[in-house]
Amino acid sequence: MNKELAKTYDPKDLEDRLYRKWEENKYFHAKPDRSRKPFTIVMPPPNITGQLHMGHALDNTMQDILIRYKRMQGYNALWQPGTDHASISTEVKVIESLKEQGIDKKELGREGFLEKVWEWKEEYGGRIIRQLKKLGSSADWDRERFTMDEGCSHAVQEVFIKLHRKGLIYKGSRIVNWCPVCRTSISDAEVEHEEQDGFFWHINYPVKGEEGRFVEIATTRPETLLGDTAVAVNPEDERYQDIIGKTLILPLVGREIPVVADYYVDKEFGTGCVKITPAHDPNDFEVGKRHNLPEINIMNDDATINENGGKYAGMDRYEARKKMVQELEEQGLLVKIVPHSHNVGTHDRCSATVEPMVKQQWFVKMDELIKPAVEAVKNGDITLLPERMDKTYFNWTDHIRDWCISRQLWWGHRIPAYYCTKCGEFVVAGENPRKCPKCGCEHMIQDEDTLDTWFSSALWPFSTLGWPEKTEDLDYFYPNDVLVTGYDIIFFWVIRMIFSGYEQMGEAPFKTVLFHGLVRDSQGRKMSKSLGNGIDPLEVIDKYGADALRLTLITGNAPGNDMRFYWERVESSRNFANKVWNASRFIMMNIGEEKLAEPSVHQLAMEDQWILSKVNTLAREVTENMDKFEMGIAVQKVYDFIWDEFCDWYIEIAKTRTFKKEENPESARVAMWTLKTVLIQALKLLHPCMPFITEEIFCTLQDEEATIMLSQWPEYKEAYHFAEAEEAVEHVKDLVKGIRNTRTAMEVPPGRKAKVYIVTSDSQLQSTFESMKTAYSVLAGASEIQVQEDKAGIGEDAVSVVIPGAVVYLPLEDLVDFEKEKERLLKEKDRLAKELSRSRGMLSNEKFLNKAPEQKVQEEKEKLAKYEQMMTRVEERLAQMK
RNA sequence: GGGAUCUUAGCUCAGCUGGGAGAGCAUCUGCCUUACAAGCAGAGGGUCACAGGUUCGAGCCCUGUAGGUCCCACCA
Repeated sequence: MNKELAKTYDPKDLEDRLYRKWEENKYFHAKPDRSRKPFTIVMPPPNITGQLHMGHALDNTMQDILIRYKRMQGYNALWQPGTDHASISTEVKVIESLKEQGIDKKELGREGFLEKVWEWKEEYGGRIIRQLKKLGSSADWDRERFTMDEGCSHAVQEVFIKLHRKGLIYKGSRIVNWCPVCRTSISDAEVEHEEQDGFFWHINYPVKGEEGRFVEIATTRPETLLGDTAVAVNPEDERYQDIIGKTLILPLVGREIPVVADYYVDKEFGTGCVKITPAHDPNDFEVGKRHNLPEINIMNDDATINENGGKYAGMDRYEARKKMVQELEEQGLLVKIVPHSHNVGTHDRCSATVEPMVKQQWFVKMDELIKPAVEAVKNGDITLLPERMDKTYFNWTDHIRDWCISRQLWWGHRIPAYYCTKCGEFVVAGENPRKCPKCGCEHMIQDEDTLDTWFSSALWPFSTLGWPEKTEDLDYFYPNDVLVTGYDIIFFWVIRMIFSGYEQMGEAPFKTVLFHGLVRDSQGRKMSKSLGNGIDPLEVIDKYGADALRLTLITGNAPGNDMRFYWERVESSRNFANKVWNASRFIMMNIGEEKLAEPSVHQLAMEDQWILSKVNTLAREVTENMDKFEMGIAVQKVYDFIWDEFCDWYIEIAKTRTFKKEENPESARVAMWTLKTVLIQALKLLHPCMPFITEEIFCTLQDEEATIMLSQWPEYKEAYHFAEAEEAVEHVKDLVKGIRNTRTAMEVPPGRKAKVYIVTSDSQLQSTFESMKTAYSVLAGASEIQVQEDKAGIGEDAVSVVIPGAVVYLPLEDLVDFEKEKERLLKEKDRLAKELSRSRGMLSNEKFLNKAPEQKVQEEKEKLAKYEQMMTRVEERLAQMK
């Protein structure tokens, strides 16, 4: 030990310094090494526009714990980091910042605009990475990738061309979700449905040539009337048999439209007559296809009415609605308005109401691609945790529709398709073929659209390792082992990575997916910018340290469940860090310059064996839980061990030896060795969760090792299992607790020491209590301890404490208040009586005796004997006091 | 409409394959005991939402009910 720990624990003092050390020494770096087993995690790439929020903090803490754990176990652990270009978010953000400078995106033109975005990326893209480092993330930053870097872009192009060649990517005129604010199509996954209060407008459509006859339809979006090309009824609806095939006059427009029969129509709902607008409703689109109806697009890209809307052209969709409803009313065609709440699709990025529109877009055909992805989860090649996520997964895969991948944006991977401006022919290729393969002219231009941002993230597990090149990294580190992410992006990302992995690599991208929940505010609300209730992880780190934040996020939460964030919880995490710090500091003070050799087993005191045995078991339990991905339970066990066993009992007991080095230097050295050894073990087990504080202490404690990060993970060793010592110390703890309890109940001043008589006929217990006398006498507030077989020499007025296997007497003379003691004993009697009746009840139940496992019955018998003995003692004492 | 999930101490939550109800915070009492008052030693506090069922035994398994949260879904 060459230095001391600072007097007070101050995370600011060490975190940045230690992180620098780790980075400089390249401890995070992993490279292929055939002699070692790889363990790979790919980081969900945060958006370059992003700022660290609690979700990232949780996500990355979990990954860091796993990667540090595996690294210590000797795996060649790679945590592959990177960032996502986040097409829409970034484009919107840059447009906004340009607007503030008075610059318009269109004026800049495509090239100019992209230049600005790259500039923006250079300036802000690294921000989130710096923030992740503050958290302690041990990702291999030398390998940092970006979804739009050269390699990833190449991968995207390759996949697009391959899938197109196989016929799995096609271009088509389909009804898509259109965001009129972002002015781009979006995929089904990006649409959020929210219940909104609206109306049902009942409108009469006149029947042609039959004066005064109408068909009444009901609609929630009257403005789409402009695009109606039919009215549909159910073919089995008796009410409407006679109008099927007739012609109606579309109100306000005057267009003649047919009445068609289609089973899509629900007879029970509304009026049973549905206006059909193929260009602006997905169902109507299907009906239109079945009946060869024309598709009339009535909207511009910003959701204003276009030239097909006649006199309403130029109006906003809602403005047109208002005007049209008014005119229908004036013409007497509006039957009624009924309040009606219905689901409205909104864009998850901007919350604008999505408009279904027919557009030429690119799609990925899903039905074949999804099959291996479904199979993988079914047969266990991929495990989703918690298990219930399977259902969510299958719910999506069972109803999957083709994936609209083209976006009318500039920031992103441009679609590698080239059109002939003369004949319209197009080719999909890595670069512009210049010459049209059909007409031979040289007017080929590239498709204007870019790809959905998730198209590139879907390739992340292998594109980051060099694919499509056949790299050594790819060969060695693929497939990944675990993916850690929030359940909210299972559809966007996880499923798409899985089918992409199978399609491109012929193999699952990872073996396990560990889902976590959301971090909510203290009232259980989602943290959001608009509510202003978000808590900045960096502020938490600044106030309490990264270790405290990490501990807070990882404990008290079952996998996949949402959690609430409380400052109080961070505070208590910080208190734990402080506890560890102070305990370590104390141990170092005790050890001083002492050189400590490992003692032989017979040199170990009972309590040494006990704590060594405990930490040994702890290592096993922590490892088991880590392997089950129960990180919260694992760290909770370390927490309990350090605080409740090591600090509260072992350190206190060890003081009797370390404080009196001169009396028995040998014994003191053994205690110091044990203190140090157990502390180091515990620090290692704690390190994945609290990397900074454990590193600082570890390095201060033993300078011969460079870092705890690469130290060996503790393993359970049979040689360190001491069953007898564990049992003995448990008895001592019972004894001390019993005495403390009684003293408090009798209101004995803490400073007042008392003689302690322990009466037991159990020779085993006698020797335990005798041999450990000095160890526990201070804890029990004893001036002197005498272990004996009977009550000889103990005054009648001594207070008695009944513990399992023994009775303890405290002669307190003047302090004894008999009423108080009686009260205490009656309470104890009560408690024991309850235990006895429960135990006797079970043991007198023949069915229990016959059917319960032998071990349970035996356990119960032992308990009964113990309680019976204790009851006898309590009753004896009460009888005496009468 | 389909599905998931939750309901356990005043608050927030654990509770693994069924076998004597736990933690943190809060509350109360007493302690500056030479690592730590960000601490130590004690204490109080729960019909485990409700109703049935399976079982020798249920917080845990099954069925139903009530309430909350979330996801999915093309009833205009």
